[in-house]
Amino acid sequence: MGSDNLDKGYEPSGIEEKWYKYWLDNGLFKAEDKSDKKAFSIVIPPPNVTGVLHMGHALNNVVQDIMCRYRRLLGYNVLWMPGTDHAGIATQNVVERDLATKGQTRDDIGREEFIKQVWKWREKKGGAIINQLKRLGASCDWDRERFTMDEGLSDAVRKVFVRLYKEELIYEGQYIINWCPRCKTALADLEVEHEEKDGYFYYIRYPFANKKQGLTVATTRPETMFGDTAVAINPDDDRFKDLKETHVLLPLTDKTIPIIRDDYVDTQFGTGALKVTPAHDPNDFNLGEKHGLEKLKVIDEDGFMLEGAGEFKGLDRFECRQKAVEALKEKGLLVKQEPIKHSVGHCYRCKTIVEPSISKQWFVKVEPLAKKASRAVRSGRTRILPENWSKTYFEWMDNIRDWCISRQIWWGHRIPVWKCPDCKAVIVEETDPTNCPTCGSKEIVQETDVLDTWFSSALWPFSTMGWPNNTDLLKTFYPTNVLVTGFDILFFWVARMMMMGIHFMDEVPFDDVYIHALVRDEHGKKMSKSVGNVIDPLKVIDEYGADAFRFTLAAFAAQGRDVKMSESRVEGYRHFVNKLWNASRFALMHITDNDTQIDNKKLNLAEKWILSRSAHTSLAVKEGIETYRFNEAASAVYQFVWHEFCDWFLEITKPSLYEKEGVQRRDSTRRVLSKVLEDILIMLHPFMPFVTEEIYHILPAANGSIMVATYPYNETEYAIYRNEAVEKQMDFIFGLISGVRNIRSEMNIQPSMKIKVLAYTEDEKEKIIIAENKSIISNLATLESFYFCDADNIPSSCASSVTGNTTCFVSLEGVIDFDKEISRLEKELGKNTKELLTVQKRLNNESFLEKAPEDVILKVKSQYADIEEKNNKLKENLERIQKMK
RNA sequence: GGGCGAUUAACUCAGCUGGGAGAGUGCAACCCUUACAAGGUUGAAGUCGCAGGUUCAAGCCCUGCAUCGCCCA
Repeated sequence: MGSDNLDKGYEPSGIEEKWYKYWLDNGLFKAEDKSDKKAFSIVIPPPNVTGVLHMGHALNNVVQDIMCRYRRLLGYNVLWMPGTDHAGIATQNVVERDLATKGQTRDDIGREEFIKQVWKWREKKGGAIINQLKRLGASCDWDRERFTMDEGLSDAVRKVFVRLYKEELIYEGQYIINWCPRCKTALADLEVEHEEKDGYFYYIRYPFANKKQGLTVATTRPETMFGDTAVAINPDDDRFKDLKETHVLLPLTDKTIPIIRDDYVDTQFGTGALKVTPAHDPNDFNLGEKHGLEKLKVIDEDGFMLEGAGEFKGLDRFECRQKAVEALKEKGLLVKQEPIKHSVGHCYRCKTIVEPSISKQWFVKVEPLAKKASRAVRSGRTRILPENWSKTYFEWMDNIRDWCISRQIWWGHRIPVWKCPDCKAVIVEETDPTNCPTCGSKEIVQETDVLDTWFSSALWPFSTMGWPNNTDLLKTFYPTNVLVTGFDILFFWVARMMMMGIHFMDEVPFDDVYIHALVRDEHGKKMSKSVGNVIDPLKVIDEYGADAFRFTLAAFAAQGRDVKMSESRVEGYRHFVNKLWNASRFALMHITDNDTQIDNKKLNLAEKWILSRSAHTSLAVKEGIETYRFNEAASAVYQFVWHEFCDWFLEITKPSLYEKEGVQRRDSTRRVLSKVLEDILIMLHPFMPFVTEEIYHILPAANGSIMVATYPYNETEYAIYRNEAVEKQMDFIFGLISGVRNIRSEMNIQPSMKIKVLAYTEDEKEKIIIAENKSIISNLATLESFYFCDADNIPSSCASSVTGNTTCFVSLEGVIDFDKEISRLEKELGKNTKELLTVQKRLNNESFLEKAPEDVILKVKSQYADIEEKNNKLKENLERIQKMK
């Protein structure tokens, strides 16, 4: 006892910091490399080192934290591996911007110095998000924090690259790739975001040599015409059946280009004649390969026109578009231009329009890897949940294109390839070579490109655990139990981890992939800085506390749905935190450190009931968490705590706790109260770690951290305490109380006024239940007296309410308003009759009785009996009161 | 163009293997009852998007349509 000094309201600030430090100081987040305990592991989706915490991170990490904390309560050896990725392009951009403020570029200071600066930046400002995760309460094993550019992880990258190269799964080649003229690097297909944009479809006439007619092509990108090396038509196209010409003149140049025939050309689209630009369009590239066309690059790395553009050389590509269109107009070669909406690719880092361009790059040959990764999900070895995401996964895996992994930037893992200028040898080894193994030349030069960041992230589940060494950590925790992520990186990351994990570990990286929702604003819009609808999780935590925020995320994180976040919802759950706080404050006024052992033989109905409900709830929470239905777990415990524990049980316990029923009863109640409160704290701990830890430490009998407590109700305990018969009996009592309360409210009886009630029943069981729980009913319905009456002396001028087979008569001492009571009963009777008819209809249906399963029929019959019984009683009561009027 | 999803109370959403339509918020009335007014009691509120079909029985399964959203090309 001793909660007198507890605040009336729960104030999270201060308390959260205190417990987070306590957990760290006591090493409660630490995983054991080797242990006899069952293992549970998760690797964090490494946030971008330049990142700051947003709602998506918050949801993602709260879900992981709930699972980790829950497993610890079950006694597992839990590893939650944290870290960040080096975010090549994004980080380089940040540091380049810093340099720009000093009037410098990366070329001014050189590669080596630039990388030094990036590391310096990372020391100073990088990884801010890690501390923000701590504010959320994330229980990662921070001592193991990793970074994709760490030495160990870099070794893993190197080893993987070399092995894939030797297996001919990595190659260098000239292909069409997506080029960002601002970041000045190649991008993978995935890194291009397509957006619907307004543009024009330009119809341009390509004349035949020396003739006025020609072929009209349609294009959205006239500036690429200078790179056209053919015009293609479909051989089956009737419009061109009689076409004798073999060449056209390329307008604005002095070039002649061939007409080729290929059934790739869609006769329904545009004019049926397609300009072919193999160096600046992926489809045209394929066409060019097939027909042996020249691939003429006309746009350079900065997005400016090259020699091929003739007089337009040196212009920006979009300026060139404009000028070229004007020139075509002048020459009468622009047939028409139509406005069109079309999808335009943008760089996912800087939103610049990407330029498809031919370029020499490094690629991973993905198909063989993808096949295995696809099979792992098809066979059920790895489950993707919710299940429908696996369809998206297959769709991508089965139509996968080779992955461009080289980036023309400096920050990242430099490609471990050396070339010998003397003998042209290519050297790819795990250790840096000093000279050419073929000709001995010392002039060998290393490839300047670095690898895509996702290449190193793909290794995350095993590289963070010490691979290529076969560490205890790997043996204990690989494969991980579950990967938690948003669907936005299903391809970028999850798919690639699957490929690499299977290829290098001969085992999938995770048993389950849980895809959670995206967090949107309250209107369902994606949060974005430009729209200005971003809610900062840290501000929410400051204002409402991390526990309320976490619970909100969990409660709204239904599978396959977006989470619509608004502060008012968090506020609602702050009330819940406060409710828990005050309920605990009340309990702590009574329980002592002696109240540990429950004597099952001394329990009364209400105590049996709350223990049964607690057991039920613990199972619901367990199932919710284990099946990734966090909202169900959250609402089960919410419902229990607020509407069963607080609304009913605490109210019921008051007379007993205030010793109105003797010391024995008091002690029994104290013990049950103590146990159920502890159950609640432990069940809630995964969701609300801070407030539960705070209260747990005030419990007289508990010691140590709630983090090492045991999750309540194992199978044996559950079997002892779960009792559905008790729950039914208690529901009857509650129904009875609510019935009287309803009369009080409808008849405008002051809440403080005590009233007389008579109960009439011929049901012996109900009679016993009522008799045994008379004081509960009297207390909660605020009764002055509560007696049974028999059939002979049923009062006539009373308001009445029917529960089960029992009617309660509320004495209104001459002040009864007959009309009011009549309309009240009529309303109730109306409702009941409607129900009765619905059920009757089913029972009158012969095919129902014939075909429905036995148990359903029995259930409906007993329903009917109950409703009919109530109906009769209501009618009697109504008639009686009508006579009195 | 291909795929995925949504449509249930005023709002936000649950609703599992088909078997009496639910929660939270909001709303209305009453109440500072010794844990909590960040609270309590009571109440009102629904053509489950539309049209067909399967079934004894459909919010749930099937077909079509409408509207909205996302992913891929």
